[in-house]
Amino acid sequence: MPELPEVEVIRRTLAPHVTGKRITEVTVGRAHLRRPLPHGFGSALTGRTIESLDRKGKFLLFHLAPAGTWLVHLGMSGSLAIRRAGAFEHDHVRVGLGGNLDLVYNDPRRFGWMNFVQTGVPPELAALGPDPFEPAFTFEVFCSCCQRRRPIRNLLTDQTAIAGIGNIYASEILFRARVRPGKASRRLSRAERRRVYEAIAQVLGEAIRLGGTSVANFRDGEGRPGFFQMRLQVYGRQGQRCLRCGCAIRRRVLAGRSAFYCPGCQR
DNA sequence: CAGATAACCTGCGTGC
DNA sequence: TGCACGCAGGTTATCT
Repeated sequence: MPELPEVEVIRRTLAPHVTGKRITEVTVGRAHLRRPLPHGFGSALTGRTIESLDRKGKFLLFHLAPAGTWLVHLGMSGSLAIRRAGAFEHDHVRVGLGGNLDLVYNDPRRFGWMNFVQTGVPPELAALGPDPFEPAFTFEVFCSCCQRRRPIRNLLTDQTAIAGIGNIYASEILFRARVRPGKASRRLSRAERRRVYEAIAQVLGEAIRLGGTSVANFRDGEGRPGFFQMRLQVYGRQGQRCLRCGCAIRRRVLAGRSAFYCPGCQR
């Protein structure tokens, strides 16, 4: 589910409901997600106020007062949503915000995780590359990532190079840029690098505008699906026709994960 | 350095 | 109907 656009959609839909709210209670169902919750997690959050909700790459960052940061990674199937009542299977953490308002973390596969730090930046962010929407992510910075032999698809999904791109958008970005996923990044011409760089912002931006991609069951912070799945050009479409040139879309495994491309449009 | 593989989990679709 | 298998938006340890 959650790559940069989905996390950003969750951030935007959650923010108006949570900013300024005081955390009155934390209920933990399963303390062991991908990693165990940090020691004293519930009591650390309780009593603090959510000042703002931020995002870097695929990480959500709740900035709290008194000082503290609550970090959430949604893994493959995690979601955060505002709920007024009701409990569902795979609800693991429930954060009471006063009244009958709860912020609920649900995650069937439990690949997500959380952390809390009182001071400084959570250690998870230390190794992250620039987020594509930060000013720091310039064309020259992107070019400097393209020095090596590794396939461009693997570069795009490497969170230490660029933070936020996952498997769906890597394929969609490379289709828009008309570059094959297996091409060695250092063999991309300057024009190809320029097209990939621009496709990153275009594809991610359009996905955010459409509320994210709901394959399986992505929902935003208010429980609504996204619509970018209707715009997918190659992801999950192996064997079907390219909507642009009519060629059959291909699937290829790179670094253990599917990459999709059109052999006619991407050279 | 970087690829392949497996592992962590649950759920869904497919084919027999 | 039941069951095995492959596959899924992510990350990470280990081996080559």
